[in-house]
Parts: sequence; structure tokens; C-alpha cells
Amino acid sequence: MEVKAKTDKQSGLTDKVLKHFYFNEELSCAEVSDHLDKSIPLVAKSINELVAEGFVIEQGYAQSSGGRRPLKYSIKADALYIVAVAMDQLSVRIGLFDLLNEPIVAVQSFELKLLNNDEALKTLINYINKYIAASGIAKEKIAGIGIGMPGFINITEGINYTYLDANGQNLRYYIGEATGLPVFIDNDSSLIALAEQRFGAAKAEQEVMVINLGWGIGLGMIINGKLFRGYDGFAGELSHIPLSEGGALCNCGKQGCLEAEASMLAVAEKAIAGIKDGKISSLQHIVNYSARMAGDAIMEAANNGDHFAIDLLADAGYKIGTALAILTHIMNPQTIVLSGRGARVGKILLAPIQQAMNKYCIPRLVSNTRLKVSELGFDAELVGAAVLVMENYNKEKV
Amino acid sequence: MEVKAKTDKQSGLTDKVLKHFYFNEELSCAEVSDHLDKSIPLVAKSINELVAEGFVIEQGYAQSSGGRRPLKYSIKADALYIVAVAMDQLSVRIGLFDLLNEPIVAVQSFELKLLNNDEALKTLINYINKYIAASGIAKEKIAGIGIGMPGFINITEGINYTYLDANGQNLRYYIGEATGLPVFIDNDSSLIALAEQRFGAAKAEQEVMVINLGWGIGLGMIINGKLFRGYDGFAGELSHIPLSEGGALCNCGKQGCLEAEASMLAVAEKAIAGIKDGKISSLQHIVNYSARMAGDAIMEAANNGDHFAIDLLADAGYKIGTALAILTHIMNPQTIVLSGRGARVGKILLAPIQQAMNKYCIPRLVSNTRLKVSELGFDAELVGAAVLVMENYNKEKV
DNA sequence: AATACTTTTTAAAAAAATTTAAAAAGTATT
DNA sequence: AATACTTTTTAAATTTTTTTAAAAAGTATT
Repeated sequence: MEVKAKTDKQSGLTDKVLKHFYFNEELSCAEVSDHLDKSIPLVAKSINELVAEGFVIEQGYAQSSGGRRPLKYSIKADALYIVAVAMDQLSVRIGLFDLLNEPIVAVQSFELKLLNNDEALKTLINYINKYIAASGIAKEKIAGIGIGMPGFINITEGINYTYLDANGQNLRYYIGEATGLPVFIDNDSSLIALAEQRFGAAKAEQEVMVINLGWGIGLGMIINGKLFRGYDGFAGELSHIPLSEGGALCNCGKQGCLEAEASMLAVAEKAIAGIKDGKISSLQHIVNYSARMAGDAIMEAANNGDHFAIDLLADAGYKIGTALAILTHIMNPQTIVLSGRGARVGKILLAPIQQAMNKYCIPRLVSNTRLKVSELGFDAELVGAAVLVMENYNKEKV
Repeated sequence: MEVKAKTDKQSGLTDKVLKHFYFNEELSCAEVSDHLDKSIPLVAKSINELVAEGFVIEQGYAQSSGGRRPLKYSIKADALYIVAVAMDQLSVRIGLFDLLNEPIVAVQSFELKLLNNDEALKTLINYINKYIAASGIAKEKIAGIGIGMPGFINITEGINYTYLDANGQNLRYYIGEATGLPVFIDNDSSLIALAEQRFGAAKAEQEVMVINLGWGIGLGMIINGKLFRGYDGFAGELSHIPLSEGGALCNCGKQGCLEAEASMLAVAEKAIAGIKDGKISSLQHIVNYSARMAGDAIMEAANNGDHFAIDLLADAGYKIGTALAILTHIMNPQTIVLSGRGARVGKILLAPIQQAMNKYCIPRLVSNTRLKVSELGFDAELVGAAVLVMENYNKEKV
């Protein structure tokens, strides 16, 4: 016998309506009823409840489309706040957003090495707690903490198999206990995909592949309008598909992985090697940079027209395009979005990627697949972390 | 304003219950209620209706599990019949099945060249009509005709962009008019996947990749327990992914496609070339065979231990395995099934496929992915065609 | 300007689904 | 063998949801 909370049923629709307002702009009662496929009386009841509780506000009457003018409602921006955390292998960004995804406190970032760092989890929790305390926002007003992190993550168990070991404990629960707030974690690339589908370049689309161009190359898949994770949660491992026979050695142990050939880290390494080899470029100074700093410098230089940087990126782009051709053949997506850190050089990558897809894709597939550069860019992971919290939010939580 | 038939709502559950009995063995009312997540009174009403109408029969009381003995029900095999048609580029098979997937009339096959054949559609319809008439089964007892066919198929529009042109008309509607029965069409590989997930090697599994080894290499994808078709319906184009730089020329115009390197047709061509080149084998006689007959002979010989045939298949298997490694990285399926015509040499292909996957997959992915050979084999497409009909069947049809 | 037709919202009535209670038919334990 | 506890089925009572009707507030057309 399942113990279903009585409110579970009753407030189920109300939560859906609330989320619908979070994900959409102004809506009338009739529109919500239509979108949610629920009768108007039911939806009206939920909306009135949300208005009474201060989650939703009336926005006045809109233009008539041939009948009575609809009364529009929208989410109340300051009804709740969300803590969003975006991590990569070396650093953490944290922000506090309202329900319109506007930052309430400036996004802060700090260094945090995940690899072989036993203190990483404690440091992270400490930083989150300080950030929330400094914001002055009452915890009751915070819907939860969303965290995007690299690594193989088991969402249901809340475990990251790669980083942030909590002695095998549930990471969500552990951080939740330490912060006193509901915590939701997911893979960084998945969250970027979520952000692009909800508020970005592939809004409301059903079949979307989002490429997370960063120090590695990630893939977040939206299938049937939902994040797809595969049977064990490991789907989207685009970066380690065998691309070229006997190519560069990847840190996964194999050869010819996309990541080892075309990630921003790989580009940076090639750039440093090239300059040491006497290549002419505005990037002479990067030889002593870390690969990571070099990566940023290369993207900057490419956007400023440096030929060497552009050539390197074009080369990476062509390889990425080859992988995207494979992906397109298998998934037949509506849109492929280039997102993440590398989106800032998206325009430079676009041409060689498209070129490779033209060559390696069946014509029918190339012509139907849209290739877009993210506008969310580096913010995508933070937005996705916020979305993750709201997707899981329950008004009447335990 | 949508015109929803009033019966649509009422009989909705009854149809679901009916299908549940088609896809499952004996079930009690309580079990169905549990599976369908509907209350017992509702389910009981539907079951009683189905029993009264002769779709479902009582199977007596089962063993008690500590309380009242459950009354089991099951589908009535002869309540309905299904016409299943399985096509490839050169031939058609047709069968009449009952609701237990048992053939009522022997499966017949005949030659039908699809390419550049304006008469193909008329011939097909003619054959189907004759087959049904000869069976002596009343049309009222036939749930519909399911047809699996090669080519790019738009399910919603009912159009096959590759073969069987009905002057741009809706193929489903066209055949439906000509036969007087509801018609459902789908891609052959999709139907094979459907069969494997419903009655085959991946029964009830949610994330399954089914490889259709035939004259080409097809892929049917089950994602979230449902057939996935991609945005335009062209997902699963595994056979034309760029596998090797500058390999054999494919009839799609590109080079190095999996299909051109590892399909049964490619194997047959290699075999004929090899024998002409003086290879020792029991297959000397196939030099004058068509590639298609040669393909069958090679599979036969391989199963009889012919080294040359086994080597050729092993070679093809290794290439298929490389492609499956890529597929596994992207999709992280629970199970990969080797099905279709080539399943009869599945055991021979298994080892080289697994070998390639071991080499090219991240360890975590290989160890979690099950690789199985279909037991349905060549019958899979027919079973899938029958499933297609029943999935779309409505008791109260228009 | 008046009439006819829209669309949105509110309220009342009807229908559908679930919950609760009770009966039927077992098993397990003392 | 009697009692206590299960599970399945049937029936009755609620609850929930949808449908229908009506009112409110517009637009378009003659």
C-alpha cells in the first residue's frame, strides 16, 4: 500500500501550473488550460490559489483576439529564489537567481580542484553556505540548490562516481543536510542541455542535441522533450567515440577520441606546441600558460582575428563536425546547439562543423538539422542548475 | 474545438486493457489495475466488458499468495486476426496471425522488386487481397494489416519517400481503401525493434537498440520503452555513418559507410570476389549466384563450419562492433539485439562484435550493455507488423 | 448603432475515477 | 480447529474532473 500524501494529488496540478509560469511568459487561464490539457475550472482554481499565495501575479488584460480580453498572469519574480552552482574540474561558480532567472546576488567563482581532492566536498559546502548567508536571503525563500558537476552521475542515487566522494553516501542528501536546503545535482552537460531547451537556443523543442564545448566535449540530449540519460545514466558519451584510427592518446586510455582531438584543452595544447615550433601568432606569450589559461587566450585571439588561433579552431571544428554527422545519423535531431564555454567562438566553429556535416551526412539529414550557437553560452550551466531546482520543486514539501 | 468521440474517453481504458492482455500472459484484475495504474473497479468493468464481448477469457483461479485466489484472465486467441506483411527490396512475406501470434494460414512469400517498379504497389495490394480471400477469414474478424517496408517512411503522413509511390498520396489510406481494412505501415527495422521489445529478446525493456542485419544494416531504437524515430522520422541511420576514411563506395554516394563494409550483401560480394581470387571454400559454386542467393549460402556455410565464410562474417562483425561501440557511447542502451535475416549467424558474429566493443568502448559501458541474438530472427518483422496493428487497434473504430 | 459572432471567465450540473468499506476465499499460527 | 491475517473481488460513498450553460466583455459587419 503506497502512502500517497493527500496533498500530492490536490496540489499536483497547482505545482504544474506554477512551473508552467516559471517556464513561460504571461499566460491567460485559458492558455494554461490548453497547454496542460486540464479543464478551465481546475486551472482557474490553481491559478487563484497561486495568486493568493503570492507565487503568481495578475498582469492585466491583454489584447482581445476577437472576444473577451484575457486576463494575463505571470510568475512573481521574488516569490522564490534559487541557488545555482556550476562546476568544472577546476572551478566553481555560484549564483542566486529569482524566478525570472535574474541574478539577485552577483555570480561568484572560486578555484576548486576536484581530482584527488578529499577536501573538495567540504570546501564546496562551506562556500555555498557562506554565499547564502552573505546574500541575506532567508532560507525559507530559497527553493533549493541546483548543482551541475562533471563526472558520471547517478541521478537517482545522487552519487558522482568520478568526483566529490561522500564516502559512497548520497551526495544530494549529504549537501542537503549540510546546507538545510533541498539539493539537486546533475551532470554539467545535461544541465546545459536543459537550459538551452527551456530558456535558450532550442526553446520548447523536442529533439535537441546540445554540445558542451569546454575543456572536454560533452553532450546533453533532449529526447521527446526530456533529458535522456540512457539505461545507466551514461548516455551522451560523445567525447570518447572512436573517431580516427590511432589518433591522439586520450586520458581515457583510448586513442582517437574526439575529446583528445578537438576539445578546447586539446586545442590549447596544440597551440602551445605550435608556437614553440615557431608559428607566428599574437599568442606567443601563452607558452608558459596553463592549458586552461591558454584556452581562454586562444578563444580571445580567434575572436580578434588571429589566423593561427582561427586555424586551430577550424581544425577542431571539422572534427567536431564529423562527430556531429554521426550523431545526426543516429538521432535525427531538430536542432544541434553549440553551447558551454566554447560558445563564444561558436561562429568561428560553425563553418567547419557545417562543412564536415555536409560531407559526412546523408543530404536529407543535413538539410533538416539546424545548427545553432548558444546565446546563453557560459551561463547555460547556471541557468540549467536553476531549472533543475524548479523542475523538482514542490510547494508542499515534506 | 476538437471533436472527441464520446466513446473515446469511455473505451480508452478498455482498449488499454485489451492491449495489455495481448502483450502479456495470464493476468488477474488486481495485476492489471497495478500495471495500468488505474483503480480496480474501473479495470474490473473493462475486463468484464471484454469478457462479455469475447476478447478475453477467464482462465480459472491461480495459486493464492496468502489470500483469496486471483481469477486469471487472458486474451482470446481467435477473437481477432492480424494480417502481417514483411517486405524487403526484393521480396514480400505475408502471414495471418491470431492474438497469440500463432500463424493461422501459412506464411507465403513472393518476389517483388521495389526499385523502379511502378507496378509494385498494385501487385502488393493484389497479393494481399488474394491472400486474405484465400484464408477464408471474414474481414470483420481482421484487426488490420501491418506492413513493414524498407525506405524512408513518414509515419504520420503514411508516405514512403523511397519506394511504393502512390502518386504522393497517403500510402496507408491508399492500401486501406483497396483492401477495406485498417492499414499501418512502418520501417522494417522499426518493426523488428518493436517485435524484439514486445515479444523477443528485449521484452519489456526500456532502452533497446535492435540491429537489423540484412541486405543492409538497419537500426530500430526503443527509447523510454517506445519506438524513437527522431524529429523527421529518420533516426537510426546507423548504416551510413562515416566509419572508415575512404573505404568501400556505398550506394548512398559516400565512402566508408558501415553498410558498404559489413552488410550481408557486402559480405556476399566479398565472398564472390574471394572465390574468383582462388580462396578455398565449400562456396565455390556461388560465383554465379546473385549476391542475395550468395548471402544465404554464406550464412548456411558458416553455420556448417566453412572457414572462409566464418572469416568473412567475423570481419563484418568486427566492423559492426565498431559501429555498436559508437552507438553504445551515445545511447547507453540496456540491451543490443542482433536481429533480422542475419540473426541466424548471430552466434558467429557475436564474438567479433564483442571484441570490437571491448576495444572501442569505455569499460563501464561495455560491462553494462547486454548483447543478445534474436530468437525471433527472420520472423521478427512479421511479428512487429502484427504488433503495429494491435498497438493501433481501437475496438470502437470509425 | 444594432446585431451577430468571438473569446474568456464564472457557476452549476453531470460524469468519471478513486477511496472506503465490506464480503469472499484463502493461508498461517497457536 | 479456531483465530488472525492475507489477498482478491464487489458494492457503496466520495472526491475529482469534465461538461454544459450562462454571463461578461470584445470584435466585426451590415
